Amino acid sequence: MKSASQDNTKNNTKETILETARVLFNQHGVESITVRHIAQEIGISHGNLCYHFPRKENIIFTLYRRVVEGMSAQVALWKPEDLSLALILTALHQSYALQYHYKFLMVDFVNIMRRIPEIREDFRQIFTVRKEQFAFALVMMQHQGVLRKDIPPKQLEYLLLQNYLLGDFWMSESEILYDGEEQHKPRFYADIAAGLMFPYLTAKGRKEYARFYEELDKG
Amino acid sequence: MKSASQDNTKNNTKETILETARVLFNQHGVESITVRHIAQEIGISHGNLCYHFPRKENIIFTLYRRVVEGMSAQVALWKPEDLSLALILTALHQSYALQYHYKFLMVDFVNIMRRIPEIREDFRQIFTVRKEQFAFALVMMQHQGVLRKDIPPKQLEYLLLQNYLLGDFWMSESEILYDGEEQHKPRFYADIAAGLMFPYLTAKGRKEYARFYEELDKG
DNA sequence: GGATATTTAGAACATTTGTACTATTTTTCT
DNA sequence: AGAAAAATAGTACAAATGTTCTAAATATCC
Repeated sequence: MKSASQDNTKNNTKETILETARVLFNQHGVESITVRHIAQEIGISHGNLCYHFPRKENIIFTLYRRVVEGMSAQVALWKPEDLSLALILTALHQSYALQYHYKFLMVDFVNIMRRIPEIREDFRQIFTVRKEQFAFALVMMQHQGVLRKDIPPKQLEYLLLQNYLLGDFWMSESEILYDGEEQHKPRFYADIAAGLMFPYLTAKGRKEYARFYEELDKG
Repeated sequence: MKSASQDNTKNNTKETILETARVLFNQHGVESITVRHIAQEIGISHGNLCYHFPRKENIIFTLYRRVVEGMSAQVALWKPEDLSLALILTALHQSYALQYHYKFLMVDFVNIMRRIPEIREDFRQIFTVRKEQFAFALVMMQHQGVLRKDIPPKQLEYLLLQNYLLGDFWMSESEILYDGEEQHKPRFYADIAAGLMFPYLTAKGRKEYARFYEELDKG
């Protein structure tokens, strides 16, 4: 069966290449890692690697698509009716953890976008969607009384942009300045991003915020 | 006189190389621009260029030092006694404009830091100084009654980190997502950064904030 | 004005890198 | 088992890149 051989559990060379490339890109950056590096790390010839991925860009693009798909899979689970502050904070922490798995994409952000225009355009489009989603979430939170209603529209817009700027670049900043333990990195920066909303929370909102972090620290 | 020939008005090749490199790095990134590109743009041989800067790193490092010196020159003008919200906002907008002049440094942030460890270490050290300065400014603002005093210490720490993360990476984000006019870019993102403090301002603070932007938009 | 130092141009070099090509081995399918 | 397809290894190649070297030109200084 053809469909069986296209399972997501394919343990073939292609998958190994992608996984090895991801790790090496994360460690040393896209520019520094060559097809030969990747092949050598796996223990195959670079000729073989180029048989599976004739262009280095193909590798990058495939990995890019995976993180995007992962993100939208997370969002797809949401239902507008059970949107809450706790859910938004959960999504924040989840997406930070996922992104970190592909951190090279954001660490080499501009270079990659300049190099692969398709990614650039795709990213720009996704950004507008994300903005709308977050804007919707903010309005919902105001309806639920967890977010203050007296926020100037301009500041609400800023909040949104601050949120995505942090989301896109905490990995770069951490690469140089983070001093704590590696496994706590996504949590550390997700906390900072969550802090963007904090001053705009109502008393009820602050209570939910506190409860969320109590449970996060417990479990 | 030796000191005369070391003037800052040196109109010699070295200066031209630095200026041309800065512009090209800003436009196309550090990795894409070679010594040959720079030499060709000026109209000199790349052999000549390598006579003045035997290593490409030297060019980057010299430009890095300039932006750092420019920043600390701005800070040196401050006196603790005339510290105010307006001054902080002014400094914010000034430093955003200055940084943008050397945007390649932040756009290629991680690559450059990985490539030139001296810059990395210098940057890390400067970061701790900047943090202390900003923390001091926040306390002063609380004393003056423009910043609320009931801010949880953790959130104050987040505010600080949010501020520097935005300050370091707005140039990268803008490279892909900014749609407005080029000359308004630094202003646009400085506004967003200023918005970080907004929700923590007192009534008096918000008034000063509003007045500051009124005058900025006038003059 | 002539010696000395600085600056410049251009060739040369070694290395790297992405990609293409060829031949061989392995797998798949009937 | 045997033909066809896929995968693999290794070589080859062209372009680019940082850097070095050499010789000529220019400026500087006594």
